[in-house]
Amino acid sequence: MGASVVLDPVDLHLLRLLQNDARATYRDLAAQVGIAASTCLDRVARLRRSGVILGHQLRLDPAKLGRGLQALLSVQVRPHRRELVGPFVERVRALPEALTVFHLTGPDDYLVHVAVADMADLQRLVLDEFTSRREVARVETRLIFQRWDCGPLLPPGASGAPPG
Amino acid sequence: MGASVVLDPVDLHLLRLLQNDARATYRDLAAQVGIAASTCLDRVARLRRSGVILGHQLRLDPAKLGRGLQALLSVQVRPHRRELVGPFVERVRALPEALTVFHLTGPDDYLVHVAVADMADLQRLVLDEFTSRREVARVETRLIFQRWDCGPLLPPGASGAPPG
DNA sequence: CCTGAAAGACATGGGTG
DNA sequence: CACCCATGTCTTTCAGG
Repeated sequence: MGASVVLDPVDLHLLRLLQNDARATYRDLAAQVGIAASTCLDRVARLRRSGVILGHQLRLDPAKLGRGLQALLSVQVRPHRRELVGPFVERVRALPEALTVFHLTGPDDYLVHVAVADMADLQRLVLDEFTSRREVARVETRLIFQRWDCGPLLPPGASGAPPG
Repeated sequence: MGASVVLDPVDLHLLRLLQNDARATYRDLAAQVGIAASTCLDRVARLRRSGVILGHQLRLDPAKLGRGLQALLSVQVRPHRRELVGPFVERVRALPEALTVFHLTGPDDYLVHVAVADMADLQRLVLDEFTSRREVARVETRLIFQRWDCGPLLPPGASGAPPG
């Protein structure tokens, strides 16, 4: 299930193009890759079935939605036992301010990426939803100046440039 | 430009649905929201023009691409001046292992989310691309046990459930 | 904001190297 | 077996009210 999948250069080219614009038509994709549209459809359908493509996501601008401030919260949950951390993660995931939650190695058990309206909103979030909780031993807040998304995700060793 | 945008309940409902499945057809969206398909198209086009919708992204499974290990690297860049950090960020963004880069407040200037093949690959990445660099004063590596994506991003105060 | 029609994309089945 | 071509169906898109 979690095994790696064999991908030929055509698959990689398709994935690269789709990561730039996931709504590109199969016709356009096929033209750029140099195969027929139906073949392109077959390829992408297979990538979906094999689990390489998990889904299609909308990228939104948090600032345009009135969430101009983003932060990372490092959270220690003590004691770090299943019956405590399970509900903790679910509660945090359900917060409208939460974007992503990471469970990490190291002294800070969880990293929570949040988007809030402003500093007062962030203060309220930290005080009411984190430090006031018994299971939360410590919270460290870092503001995000800027965020960059990186190039397309490709298998190790795959060249970044399209072939030919 | 960065200003917030007025969104009525129909817009919010559309955004919620599209965040679940960004490739849903306008026909299906319209049926669920209770408007005509053409109106739905108008709405989404306006959301795109106004910048609320930045784009459509493919969600891939890093493990299926042979990148089964993810980590967060906290990086101190010293001295923290523009002529050093600009190239640093661009170089890191260009790494095939890099997923996201954050510029943060606090003692750790940058947080880099990476996906690698295995522990040896991570070691190589840290040693060759980070600690060997003159401008990198310190790197702290934390492994990611698990990652959760959270609910749809909505404006502050917007109810999470669609309107009855 | 809806209706309706035209243009276009998707998805299937059959044929070829 | 992977690919291409042709076709019916559905979706998108643009008038007009």
